[in-house]
Amino acid sequence: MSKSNNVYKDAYNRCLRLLDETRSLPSEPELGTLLGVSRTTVRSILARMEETGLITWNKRAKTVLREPRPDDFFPEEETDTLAEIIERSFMRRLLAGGAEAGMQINELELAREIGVGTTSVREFLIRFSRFGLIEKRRNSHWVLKGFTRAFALELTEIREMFELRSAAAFAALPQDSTVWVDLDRLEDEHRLLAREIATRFNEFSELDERFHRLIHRASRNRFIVDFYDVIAMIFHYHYQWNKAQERERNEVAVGEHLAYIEALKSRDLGKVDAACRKHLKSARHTLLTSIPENRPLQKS
Amino acid sequence: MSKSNNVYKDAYNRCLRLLDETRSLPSEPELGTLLGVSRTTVRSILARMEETGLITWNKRAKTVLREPRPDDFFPEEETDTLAEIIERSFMRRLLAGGAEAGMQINELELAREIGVGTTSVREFLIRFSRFGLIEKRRNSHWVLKGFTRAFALELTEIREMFELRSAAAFAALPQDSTVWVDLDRLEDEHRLLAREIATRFNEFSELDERFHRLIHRASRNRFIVDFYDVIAMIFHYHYQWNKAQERERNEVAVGEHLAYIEALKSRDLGKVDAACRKHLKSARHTLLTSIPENRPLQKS
DNA sequence: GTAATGTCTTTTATCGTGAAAAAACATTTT
DNA sequence: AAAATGTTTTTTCACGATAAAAGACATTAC
Repeated sequence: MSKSNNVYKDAYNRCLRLLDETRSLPSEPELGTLLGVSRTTVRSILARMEETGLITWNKRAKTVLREPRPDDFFPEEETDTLAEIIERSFMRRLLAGGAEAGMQINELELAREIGVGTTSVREFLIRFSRFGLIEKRRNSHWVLKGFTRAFALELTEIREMFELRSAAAFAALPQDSTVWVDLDRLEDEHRLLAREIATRFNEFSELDERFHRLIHRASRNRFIVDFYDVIAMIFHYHYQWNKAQERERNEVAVGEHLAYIEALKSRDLGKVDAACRKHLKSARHTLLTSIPENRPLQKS
Repeated sequence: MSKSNNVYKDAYNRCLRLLDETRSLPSEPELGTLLGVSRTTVRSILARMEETGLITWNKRAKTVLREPRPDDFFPEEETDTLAEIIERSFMRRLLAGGAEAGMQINELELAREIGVGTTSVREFLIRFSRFGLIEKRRNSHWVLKGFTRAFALELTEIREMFELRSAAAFAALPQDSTVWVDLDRLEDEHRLLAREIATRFNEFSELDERFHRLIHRASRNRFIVDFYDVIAMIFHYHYQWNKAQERERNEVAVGEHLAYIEALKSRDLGKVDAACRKHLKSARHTLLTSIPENRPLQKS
């Protein structure tokens, strides 16, 4: 099996959702940009849709014949990238405990366990290494450094440095910058979420990421922007894993965000700094309390 | 050809140099740690040394028969890692001009040109991506972001943030920390180099890296320490490429380092900050002047 | 009995290969 | 002629295979 066709399957599923809305589909290049795939893939999708009687396809004419049924969709798990599959498996092992710092990581074993080739695992580990959780021994195995308290402290130290600077840069942005529109929109979303926090509290993590990414982008520094990938990754798994007081935590965070947004809009650097510091402090606290004290520290 | 034996060849060459010093070689495990390779490789080395009449080898007895001749050594170019070969080729293309921002990077073409497999090139590009000079388009090619003025500014911004913090942490280290010994030793090396700067100015870059790495390590933050890889890489190629006023620049830098070291030893945070700022400012200036103004800026 | 050597097994590094997907080129349609 | 469709070529992604190198186990020497 040389390469899975998940790109095709995922685009096919997304294209099915388009069928609900229109009587006929746009041109092939247009569909390509819409779905974010090449024309080659678009044509495969159209070919299959014709086969399954969803549309008729004759050159430019692509008429929708019927609405898609649930069984027209490819199963969700077949639309994932290999990299996503590997990351999930890897993180599950890492967080499932028993993953002590200093432990060796075996490429071959990982590959066999997940059921993929070694090359994909190797490439994943190389990409993953920038998160600072693993390290390569030359000509030899990878070493797990562990998701320890030390890691969380080092991560938050950089995060705070970067975000304070980005927030200051944000507040100094000219009035006609589009970020202010984006910020207003995010503020609305926050207010909406705050009102329905009792039922929608689990939607916060996604909003959180968008908000902080907007701020970091104001730094106009690729290293700061890219570093948010590390934070986002850690928080992504942290949210999945630490569900204690999730509702309360998120409610507090939404409130802090709103104060933070207010401060940004005031363009008063002192206020921005204070609001940012306050939010970062509670974010750090949340992360730290979720890491047991007795986790082994990293070996030399 | 599945894997070159450069580890063996490189270790063999280093082992030859050991032969000059002793009449007989230590045990296999000892040689292994000394050369940083496994016993398997040590045994291959010993086997060959016996074959070429350099030593006699019978179990524990490894007697040196003659001094190594120049032709006993493997050629330098056969001792390089594939990753090093690829990096050099890639950087040569990148700095040889004609590498405009926005340009596509073709894995296959690169692999063919260098004469290696695509996998190695892919892995190199993934590792290299953390330097912020290239970026991957999903399911598609890599894009060169270019070694532009913007890049240099973003890089130095982070560098200054990190180094100021590390320098402060350094100065706050307890008196009995081993870093003070390391610093004294570096100071001596600086003084020695300063005295013979006229002839040894090209040895500065190596000293520079060791000095700044020592300081960054005081941050005890893996992200700060790891970021120095980006700086080191850029400066490594920058030194090779911008030879204008090298002697003068290095002479100035050595002086700044000595003042910086003095400030650190005074443990006066104000002085440390000032000395660090001064040096970083001139380092930034040096880097910036070496980038032509008219280099194309990164496309969206 | 500790530490070396000798032997065997496992893992890593790298390649060539083939299918998926993108991209380039040619042809037709509006 | 601009933009679509049709066709062909190229590139990326992922795999299994193989030699280099590491590591584990067994045996011998001190």
